[in-house]
Amino acid sequence: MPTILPVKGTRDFFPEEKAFQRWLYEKIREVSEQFGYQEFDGPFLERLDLYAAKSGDELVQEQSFVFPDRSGEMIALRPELTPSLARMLATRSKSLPRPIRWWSYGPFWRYERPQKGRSREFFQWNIDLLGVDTPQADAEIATIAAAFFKSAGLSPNDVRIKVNNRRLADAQLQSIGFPLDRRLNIFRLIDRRVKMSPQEWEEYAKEIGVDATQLAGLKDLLADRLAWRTFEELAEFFEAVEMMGAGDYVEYDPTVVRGLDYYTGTVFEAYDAAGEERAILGGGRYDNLVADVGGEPLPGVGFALGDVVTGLVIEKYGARPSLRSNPAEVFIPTFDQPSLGEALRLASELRTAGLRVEWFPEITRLSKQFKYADRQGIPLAAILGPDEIQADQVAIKDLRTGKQVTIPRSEVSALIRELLKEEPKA
RNA sequence: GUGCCCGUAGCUCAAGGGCAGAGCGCCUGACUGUGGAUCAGGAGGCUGCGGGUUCGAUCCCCGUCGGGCACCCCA
Repeated sequence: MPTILPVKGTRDFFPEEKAFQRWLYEKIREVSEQFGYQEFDGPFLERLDLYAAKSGDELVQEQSFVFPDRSGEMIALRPELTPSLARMLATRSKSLPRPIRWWSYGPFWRYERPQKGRSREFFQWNIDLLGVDTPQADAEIATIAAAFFKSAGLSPNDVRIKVNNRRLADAQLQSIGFPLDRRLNIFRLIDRRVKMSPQEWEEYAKEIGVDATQLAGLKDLLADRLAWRTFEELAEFFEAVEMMGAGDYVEYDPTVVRGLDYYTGTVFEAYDAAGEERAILGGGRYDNLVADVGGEPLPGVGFALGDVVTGLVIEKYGARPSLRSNPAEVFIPTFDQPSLGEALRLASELRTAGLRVEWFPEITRLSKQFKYADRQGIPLAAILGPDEIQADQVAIKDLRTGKQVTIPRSEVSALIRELLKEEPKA
């Protein structure tokens, strides 16, 4: 029992979990680079003022880790990346060639109550396309999300990317008589539609001052799954998504509105198809943010995907790969004192040949050593005992099949490469 | 921040106001040049922590810390 507990809401990454984290990172990197995006990162510490400018009030005031540094400056552990991105771009927006396509993967902190799919320290993939404000740019971002899901083994039956547009939502709300200054209340009402029973929802609507006519209009709006067709920006968006081959993942959803204040156009969220988990990703277009933190106006669109919910959803739909946390390809057992030196020499030779080699650092029963190699999932063993040394040979055992052959020492690395090719790591 | 539920071995869980258990995992041996299977044995616990009630608390009560779920919010 540890006497010092880990910090609430943090996770220890034992090798097995770290292997999954790394797999996730590799998928993210592959997809990002496939679309030509460059990796970047911001600092983990930012001045609190940066977020006070534009993030949602609750995110800044109640959900950030905030502390004064030794000079009294108020510092926040970054709760999201977009303001840092905007700040970085504000300093260079005139010199960077556009469009700007950047992505990042790293840790974020939010002081929230931990529960399923939500921790206080988590990782996020952020990907953004800046310098253009076309519907096709929005479509590329949605397509990247779809490409990631596909690459991670999640089909359109497993996950859905739901899209709306704030300007469309604003226009719709005005058309049924809601003033724009009340739209945040209405967005909240819309957000709760699926979380409450119809009766509860209607009562909540009355409470916040929605009259019967407005309520009827709102219900019609939320039931209209085709409104995007008459809104040019979304119509072009969906056309482009279709052309880029991601149409089967992406759908219009009038209930998606997003909480962050800085979104100005297209907004999207992705959920598991059963709708049981939290949002896998969320994002949208933020055309005023860079100007708001002191730069030249620079339109942008992007999303953030969290590692916790993503892991849950991958687990749930059976897409979790079986990963080995031990990277060794070849295991070399240790026989006795006289042969120890040759075993080390062989290990060194094989490493020089580019192989990942692990040897047993103790002279003990071979059964124990092979058992260890088996538990670690190491596919091959290179056996160099007194007999083999005598004959200048090495025995190669395939631990996956149990087959063993003895060959001249000079042919060892070639045979190992051959055997490793035969059966890709399970 | 609010409400409800739960903390027993590394993991999953039993028991129950009176000696704290099982399975899996780990270690050892059967097996002195070869893993997976089987069998036998072993280690591992202040029953989350602190207080209270009691002759006696792992069990009942209170607090606290941690976890889960629903709000809130959000990745």
